[in-house]
Amino acid sequence: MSTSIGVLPRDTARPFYQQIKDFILDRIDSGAWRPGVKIPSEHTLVDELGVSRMTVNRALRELTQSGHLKRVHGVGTFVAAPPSHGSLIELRNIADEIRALGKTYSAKVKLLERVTVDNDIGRRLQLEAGSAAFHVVVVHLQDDVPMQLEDRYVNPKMAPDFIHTDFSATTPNQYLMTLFQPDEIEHVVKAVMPDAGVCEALAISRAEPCLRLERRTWKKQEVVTSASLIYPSSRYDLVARYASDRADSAIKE
Amino acid sequence: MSTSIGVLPRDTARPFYQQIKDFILDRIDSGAWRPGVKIPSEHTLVDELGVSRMTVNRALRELTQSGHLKRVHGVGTFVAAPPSHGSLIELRNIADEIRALGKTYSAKVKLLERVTVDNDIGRRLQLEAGSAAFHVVVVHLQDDVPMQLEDRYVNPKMAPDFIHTDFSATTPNQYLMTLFQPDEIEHVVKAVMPDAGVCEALAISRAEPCLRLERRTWKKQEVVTSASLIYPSSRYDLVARYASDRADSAIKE
DNA sequence: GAGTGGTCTAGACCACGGA
DNA sequence: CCGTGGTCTAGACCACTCC
Repeated sequence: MSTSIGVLPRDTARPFYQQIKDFILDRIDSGAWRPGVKIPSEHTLVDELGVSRMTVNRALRELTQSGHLKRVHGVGTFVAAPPSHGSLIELRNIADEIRALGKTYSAKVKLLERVTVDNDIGRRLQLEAGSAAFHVVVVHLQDDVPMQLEDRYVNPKMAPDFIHTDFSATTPNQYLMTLFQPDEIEHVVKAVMPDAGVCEALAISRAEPCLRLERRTWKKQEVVTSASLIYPSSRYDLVARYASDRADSAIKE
Repeated sequence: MSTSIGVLPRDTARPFYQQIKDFILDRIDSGAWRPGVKIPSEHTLVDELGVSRMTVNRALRELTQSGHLKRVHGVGTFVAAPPSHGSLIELRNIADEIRALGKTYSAKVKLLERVTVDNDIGRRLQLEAGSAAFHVVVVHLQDDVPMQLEDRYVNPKMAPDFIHTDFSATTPNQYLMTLFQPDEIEHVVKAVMPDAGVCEALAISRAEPCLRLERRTWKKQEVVTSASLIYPSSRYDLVARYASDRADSAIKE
């Protein structure tokens, strides 16, 4: 009956269910609870946090809905891995996507360097001009055919070991997504004609239009990375889907 | 204490909160509750439906989260208008978007006809070849500069009055979205070079790459419409954003 | 003040999965 | 069987808005 939240610092300003959600998200973000592990049951959390079961249930239910947890009736609650960001474009990892088609994925790292940011890159990363950043250029290939040219800048504060990573084994996106899930994602899509460098990297002609997807991600109000992903249009479409609750319930009816 | 749901047909198979959600969604879909109107209070629904307040609250809370309702503390619950589909691309109405920039929006209806569907259109609309469909072609202009070429087919069963509508006043998308909110949306984005007809309609050169967004929407498992939206890349970018719960809570902290 | 939504409690019954 | 999550109740207190 005590209105405390157990081990958590008591904070009457924010609702308990929100404090429980943050409590769990912190454990997931910090890596204390890895994807796949079973987290304490509702009953256990009720005892440990000193709140009612409905409150714990709401926190767990909302985290399940947002894709952070997975619940199995009669079994338990598990950390989901990794939250796919719903209907957002490019939810998918290009390497997995290519392998899912039964093709061979490979990557050519053209550049991996530490740079001093100019005004343009500084604006994109929300960093002062003159500060340091990492810069990587990778070509992603499907059965040795170039599918995507990735030109990415990374905030070194958010991923200090980025520059020591082998990006022929892991994609930069994959590396950053396993480090942490972003709070915010921005995508801007344009149709562009490739310049000479892009044509050479992607093995296409100057006449072939390309999609350019500019992607930026944020964590705690700071930009993690700003990437330019160029796709030859003849080889790749962007697909986005949205389904409401209604779409499911219509099936059940 | 009775386990009935008032006026609703008793249905123990599905949870009460889900039945309440559908009950409300049906009223919104049917037009009985128009956007902006105040819906009955939690207390009233508790009395009328014969369930507890927590159950009503869950239904209303989830519909608020999904964007169907808007709740104002101390005031009431209102039908939201219209649910913007979160992080999906092209959530926005092009006419509103242009007006929001302080520019003048206008539309040129190039074509509005009843057609017999061939195999290709039939596949896109999930209709038999040989059945009827509506076909509309509209150019959307900003300060008399073409911004988008819309080429759309519509399932006449879902919108029988479509062909009698004046699309210089309302956009086809707007018309369909106020008829009902789709359960499902699919977007496929490509970069394409314009053909002669597109160049003429959009007043661009053959050398300018364009974005082509293929959009299909579903209601109760049936295709409502299949549209091809072509944007000159020099004049328009597609933008999509995603923000987690976390992005907000970080601000509050 | 009355009416609203926001949250929370301390129980309860059920269906499911695994031992 | 027991522990799990899924749902539901009948109250409660509070903060907010409007009159």
